[in-house]
Amino acid sequence: MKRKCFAGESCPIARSLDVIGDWWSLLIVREALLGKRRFSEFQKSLGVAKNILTVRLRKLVAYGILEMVPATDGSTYQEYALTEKGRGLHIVLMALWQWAEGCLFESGGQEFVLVDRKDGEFVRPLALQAKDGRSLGPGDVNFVPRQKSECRQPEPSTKNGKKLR
Amino acid sequence: MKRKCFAGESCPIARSLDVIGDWWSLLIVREALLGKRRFSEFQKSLGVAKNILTVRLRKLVAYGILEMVPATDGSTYQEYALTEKGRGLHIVLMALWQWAEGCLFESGGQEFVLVDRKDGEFVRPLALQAKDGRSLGPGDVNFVPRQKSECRQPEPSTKNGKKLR
DNA sequence: CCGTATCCATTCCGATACTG
DNA sequence: CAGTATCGGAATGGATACGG
Repeated sequence: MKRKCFAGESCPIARSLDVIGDWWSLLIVREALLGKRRFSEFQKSLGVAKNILTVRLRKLVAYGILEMVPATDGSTYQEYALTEKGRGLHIVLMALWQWAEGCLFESGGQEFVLVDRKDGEFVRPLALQAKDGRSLGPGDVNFVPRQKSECRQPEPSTKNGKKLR
Repeated sequence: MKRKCFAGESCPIARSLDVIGDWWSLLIVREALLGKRRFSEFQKSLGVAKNILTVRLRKLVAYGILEMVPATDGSTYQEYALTEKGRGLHIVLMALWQWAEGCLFESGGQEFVLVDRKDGEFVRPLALQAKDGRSLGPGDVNFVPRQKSECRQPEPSTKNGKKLR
């Protein structure tokens, strides 16, 4: 049986699963928001196989989240740039980030979460900045790689020997 | 090869993919936020196969997003209730909702997006309410099923005959 | 009503080798 | 560098039948 497709669904949530509902797309967008533009940059930083990176990039381009632009340096290759639509996802990433930060980590030590965003453009390279209680709206913040973290694995409690997922 | 697991990753985004990175979990949470509590309610509204619903529910429980509570009515069965952690996801859903609303739809006709949330508890059954420009913070809004929508399929433009995904 | 068990097709993902 | 081709294993998802 074919996998159920949500492209015709009326619910935006379901719709968006078609776009970012897979394993890698969101992470690619994250990397793009952090300034990555080249195939090899995505490939190295994510450690994803090249073939699926190809497919994912192609899908994101098809959905208008990324677009291919001529390389900024002299190379003959293309680069992948976020469209406006793609940049709009940064709020989603922010929300997810904050949720996971609060729920999936045992916060150990100092936490680095947010960094200011230069108006309209994301700065790069990104400097870490300590959380200081300043309330930053989702419009003027950016997310950066987390420095260190203790891991509170949820201990999926596979009682009665059932595998999860 | 085993699928790469992000459980040990330091990035919260990657981490959260372990929890909600699959096809159904987010939709289950959405339904839960809309008031669904019973196995059959999820099953009917989502149209998901029962076996994978079982696995997904079990995973969400294991991750502390849902918890099993005795049924509110007289039945002997359990119900699935959102934990605080699970309710925290509603901001993520909101963000995703709004993004998809703006980018994945050709907005035709009147749009129904948000409805007030009774303090702390989500009302149910949900009444649709027209968007009126009032700026509601993500803390006091709820999302409801969309009424109708025109579909702007992104026309994945599978040029050179390559299949996407 | 609430699952569980089984079967099967499809899809996803990673590794590797290869091309221009 | 930026992919493409191919392979195999794993996970996903659907249908159905079954049991408490």
